[in-house]
Amino acid sequence: MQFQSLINYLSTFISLDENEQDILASKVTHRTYLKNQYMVQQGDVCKYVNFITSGCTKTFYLDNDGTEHIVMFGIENWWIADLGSFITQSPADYNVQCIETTEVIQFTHQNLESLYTQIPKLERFFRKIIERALVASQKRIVRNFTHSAKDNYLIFKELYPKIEQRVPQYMIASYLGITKEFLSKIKSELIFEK
Amino acid sequence: MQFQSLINYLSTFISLDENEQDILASKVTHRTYLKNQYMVQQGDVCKYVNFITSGCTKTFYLDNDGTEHIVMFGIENWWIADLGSFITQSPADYNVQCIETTEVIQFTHQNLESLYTQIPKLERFFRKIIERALVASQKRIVRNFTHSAKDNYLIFKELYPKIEQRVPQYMIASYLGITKEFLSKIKSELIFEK
DNA sequence: CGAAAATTTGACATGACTCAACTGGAGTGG
DNA sequence: CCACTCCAGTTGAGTCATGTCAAATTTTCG
Repeated sequence: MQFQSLINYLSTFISLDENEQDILASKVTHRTYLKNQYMVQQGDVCKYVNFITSGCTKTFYLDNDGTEHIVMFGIENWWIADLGSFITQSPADYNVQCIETTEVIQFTHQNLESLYTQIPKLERFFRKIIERALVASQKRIVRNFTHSAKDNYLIFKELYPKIEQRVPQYMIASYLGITKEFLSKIKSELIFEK
Repeated sequence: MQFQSLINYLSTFISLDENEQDILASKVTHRTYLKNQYMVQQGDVCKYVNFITSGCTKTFYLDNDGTEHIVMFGIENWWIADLGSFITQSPADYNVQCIETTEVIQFTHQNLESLYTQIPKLERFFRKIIERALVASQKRIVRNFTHSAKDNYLIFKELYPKIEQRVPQYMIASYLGITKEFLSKIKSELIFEK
């Protein structure tokens, strides 16, 4: 059962007794999105924080030219939302679209707030998750500055081998901030180097 | 008095009664760093989260060539630390150095944890601060991808006009991820365009 | 099998970097 | 108060990484 995935995941960080698990269960909903469906659209308010139990998503920004810039991917056990939009309940900057059929467990803003109050452990847990995400985000900024596109591609493969195998190459290029043509050239160089 | 700056700052987010203020006061220390002193050094454990009451800092990473890459600046009312190092109490990736004489209020890891327990409002407050920082960090990644160096410089001036006036130009170049020479060329173009 | 999508390849353009020389101000000491 | 040095900033020539555009090829999938 889907909810069990969330419990299993949480159990590696905090332990919830039965009562707490019941409270949690009462505050979430499940949903399945089909491939290509949008979980969040730029301009709409991001209503849910989503915990992915299966599937794969991309979070991206559309610039004025209509070009997609991928901010992050999401797979099993990742938390996905337009955080800025969610916390302020204002229009989203990003789109979240499913690359595969994706099952999620959803938390509304109100439910999450009430969970924080009812189960303080959960607030602590989310604080820590967000701290880690912030650290990772800062590291990514530095990486982008200090490495060439080729190095960044190699680092990406190291860090997210599972993602590399599941998403098309042009999306990886977008995530790395380079063109698909250039990534293609990088890959052919790498093959040549062996 | 320095501690009052922290209270004033906090009061715009949460209200603390006298008892809570006393608890807070008992868990922090003050320190003044001179210009050029290091608050954190790459390789050491980051022992404190610092709230700046006056002064200016830069947080930077030294790459293998010994080149400085500035991750962020800090001024009054900013929280400064190597967060990754602080939360895991492992060696820091970054250096924090003072650009001006800088006064801070410091929280050790242990004191902060105990404050979170004694004053849950504070844990909530920090969660929100970190959420915002994460949103800002993600936006910066996208900005770097979607804009030219010139645009990024103009955006930086918009976002942090106070910082621009306080730090030398070569540090701004480093923050923007470009060379000092190139920033100089950008500026001369901008003057020319008027 | 055929159409659409993804990837590759090549010619050319350009933004940003490197390196070296130069300018100009801000101390500092005689 | 001048001469000297030091540091930040500027400028220019040449180079390199990456982008653009268009065409060719390969893969995916109905």
